[in-house]
Amino acid sequence: MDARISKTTEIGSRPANNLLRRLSPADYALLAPHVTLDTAGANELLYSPGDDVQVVHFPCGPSLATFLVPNEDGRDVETILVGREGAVGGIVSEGFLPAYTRICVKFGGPFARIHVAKLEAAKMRSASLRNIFARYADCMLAQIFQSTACNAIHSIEQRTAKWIIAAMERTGDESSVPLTHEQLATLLGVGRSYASRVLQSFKAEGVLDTRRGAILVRNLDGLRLRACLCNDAVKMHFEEVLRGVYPTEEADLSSAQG
Amino acid sequence: MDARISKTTEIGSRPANNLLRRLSPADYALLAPHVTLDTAGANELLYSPGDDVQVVHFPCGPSLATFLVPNEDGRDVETILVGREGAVGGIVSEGFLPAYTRICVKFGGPFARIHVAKLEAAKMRSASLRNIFARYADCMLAQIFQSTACNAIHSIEQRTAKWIIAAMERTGDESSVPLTHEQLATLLGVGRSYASRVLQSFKAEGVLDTRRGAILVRNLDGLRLRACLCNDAVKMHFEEVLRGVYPTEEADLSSAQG
DNA sequence: TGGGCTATGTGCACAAGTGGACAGACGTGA
DNA sequence: TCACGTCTGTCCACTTGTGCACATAGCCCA
Repeated sequence: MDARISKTTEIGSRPANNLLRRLSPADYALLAPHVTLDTAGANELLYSPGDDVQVVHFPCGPSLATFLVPNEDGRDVETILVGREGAVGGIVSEGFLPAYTRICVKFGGPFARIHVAKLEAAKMRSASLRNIFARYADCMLAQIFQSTACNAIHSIEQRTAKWIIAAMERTGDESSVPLTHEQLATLLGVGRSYASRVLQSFKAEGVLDTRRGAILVRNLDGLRLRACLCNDAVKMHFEEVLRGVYPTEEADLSSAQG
Repeated sequence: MDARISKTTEIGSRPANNLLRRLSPADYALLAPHVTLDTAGANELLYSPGDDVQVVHFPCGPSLATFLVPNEDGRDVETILVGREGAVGGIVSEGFLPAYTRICVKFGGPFARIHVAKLEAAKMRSASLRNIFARYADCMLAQIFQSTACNAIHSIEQRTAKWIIAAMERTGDESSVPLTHEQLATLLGVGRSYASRVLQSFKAEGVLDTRRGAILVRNLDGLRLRACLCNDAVKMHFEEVLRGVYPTEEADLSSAQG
């Protein structure tokens, strides 16, 4: 009967996604009947260009999705990462439009899913729900803007460091990222050999270690020092825009960003 | 009394912005009382990071706005162009949030303005109005995604050509772009001397000519050949997403893009 | 019509990133 | 425990882009 306890309990039962956990009990109640939990493996495609977007996916726990822009020569380019701080699919468009990008699972794991129509219906019934999704859409926009700028002017070394940090912040694993050099190179839109060389230089400086298929971070501060500030700029915007919007009590759920 | 004539007449009286012209008479009637027309000069700032976004600006005719992402070293990086095909300010966020980017007038001219609160109120009253703005938001998102990818993998030569074409498509002037080399360089996030060199090579190939403060296009097809396809990809998305949404009869109003 | 400001063209030395090639290391599965 | 496929480290020649410097050209305004 204690509102505080019941709130805590209810939050505890929600999927491990910060956006969903941020909702007031009343707002979450509007969505709850339509939320399903699912698992997706790495490299699984959630959407391809042209697909009719009908389902919103909320990465939970360590799972991570990326937006890939197809390119004339077949090389997809990765743009932004979305983890448990957000959601993918129909966030800005409100669904029922052809997808522009490919949305792909980068690190497999659990995803909560809601049909766009159900979400939109709930948004029509609740101004606060509408508000929080508009705020998240704004944050996602900020994230893409920052990526555009980052790609224009920052070195590959800076971007490599940034990306590793962004991935860690989202998965919650502060020591390693499951990624081959090839995958990292694709992600940065550079050649594999150059990506290897950058990692090699980080390794020589004691910042990280490499294993087959994984990058182990040895010195997080050193890595931050080598990254551009794009991550932080976006993180600040998340905090500013989502601060005070029915904040959860768990600090780490605030808004892992990059 | 003829519906066709009255429609045409009404469209004729609207500001020269495709988004506004796309609205059905009923939808436009919801906005019309709140639309004001204004002029802004080149380099005028519409928003700076942190500003409370309260007004939507619709570039009309040849006017052009850009989104600039501030950078740690003071160099702003240009990301996307918005001309008469769209609008800036609160499109995705629905307003009343701190701006993330700087929004700057690139080419001066007329802008229609609507207070975000009025627009949102009208959206609550009309599903079709809501729909068209959601569709435009999706197009703007596509534009940014494409820019991110473009910056990651395309050469400066390709991007230079792309940018010149994008600017022309928006202003409607198919022969020249009022831009110094310095401005072009800033826009691309490259050094001025390299931008000059690229223009020089285009000039040597007979694609364009340079005047102090302006670029004159001599061979548009040649320019297209040297541009990446990012412009076209985005344009196709605009057409696909906005096609059939109360189309105007004027083809050139469809969706100038890039 | 000429001064002065700003934009432009270009040279240079250097840094960053490309792309192909290949040897060797790792690790899974048989 | 061996073989095979994949991932990794590194070499090299080459292209792209940087940043600075400086001479010159165009143009507005007195």
